[in-house]
Amino acid sequence: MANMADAIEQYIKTMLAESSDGVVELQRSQLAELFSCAPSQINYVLATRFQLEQGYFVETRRGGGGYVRITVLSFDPSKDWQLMFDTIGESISQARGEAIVARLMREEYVTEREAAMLKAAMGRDVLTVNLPWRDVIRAQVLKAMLIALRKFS
Amino acid sequence: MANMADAIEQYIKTMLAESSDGVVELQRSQLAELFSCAPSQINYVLATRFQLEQGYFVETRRGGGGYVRITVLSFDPSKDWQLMFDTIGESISQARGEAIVARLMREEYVTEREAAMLKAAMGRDVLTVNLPWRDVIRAQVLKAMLIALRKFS
DNA sequence: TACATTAAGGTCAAAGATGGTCAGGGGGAG
DNA sequence: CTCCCCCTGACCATCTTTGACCTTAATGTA
Repeated sequence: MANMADAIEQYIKTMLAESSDGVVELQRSQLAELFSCAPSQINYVLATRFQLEQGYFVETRRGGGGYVRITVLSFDPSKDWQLMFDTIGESISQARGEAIVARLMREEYVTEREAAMLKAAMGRDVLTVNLPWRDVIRAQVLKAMLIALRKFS
Repeated sequence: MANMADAIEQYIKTMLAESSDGVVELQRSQLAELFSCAPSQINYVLATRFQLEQGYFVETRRGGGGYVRITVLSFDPSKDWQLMFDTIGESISQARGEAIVARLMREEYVTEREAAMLKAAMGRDVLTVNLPWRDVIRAQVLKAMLIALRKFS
């Protein structure tokens, strides 16, 4: 684990996996202390790896007795489908696209093979069009494939 | 070993052979340092000798803790495979692409769901780029998705 | 109650750390 | 002599890490 962000991400995900209810509560300063990093580094990890579209819900509270609470959300296609499409929007970066695929795989909505295909089709070296059009094509490809899968559920 | 590109290629292939899982992770700058060459030389080697069609899957990441990960894809001995890739070529129409997918499904190389994804990703209304580039992008997307499946075979 | 103090967490911009791209030069095989 | 392959360097894109400064909540104290 070359960088800290990944290590912190893993740490939190392990805690979530070990928790019975998929909820974990921690203190920013304490976690920063544990990894000997700036407290704002924790915010960076939360912002890049535990966003709503990735299936996590983060609540915080400041002041004495403050905390950061992270909850794993389950994906309910009938409810979250539209939200996911809105998240993809007209244009999406490779990183965010992959985050969405990672979530769908975690939720077992797509198989490992299907996830690999989705990722492959989103690569920058595959969609050889200049930005910002590449992100637009990626959004279209991703949505088209997801719609195709939707028909089977 | 007259030229450096070959030496670097051999170096990486040796590492892959020695690895138990056919995956090797390295750092571009470090490898360039080892061979006393420009970092971009590594990209040249990757681009010319470790392409998807040659059975290698390359993933990279920038920034702190960045890396280059190379995975050997399992070898598919069938002649059909190579033939299919030649058929796809650099560029392919939607109709011909769909014909290939139909055949893959008949031969049970891909599931019904996967076939639906492949077709969806090849649509002309999805790949909104003007001809002849659309056919080029379609060929790249199709090949990338099929090669991604080789990781599982 | 009002205010001060302490204890959290939040934001954002800048710097650092990698890898990517592309145009162009050099050299050898036909 | 030409073409193709190799190689480099300047400039670009992306991801990480930190630090200075800000906001909010709980608690102590007059």
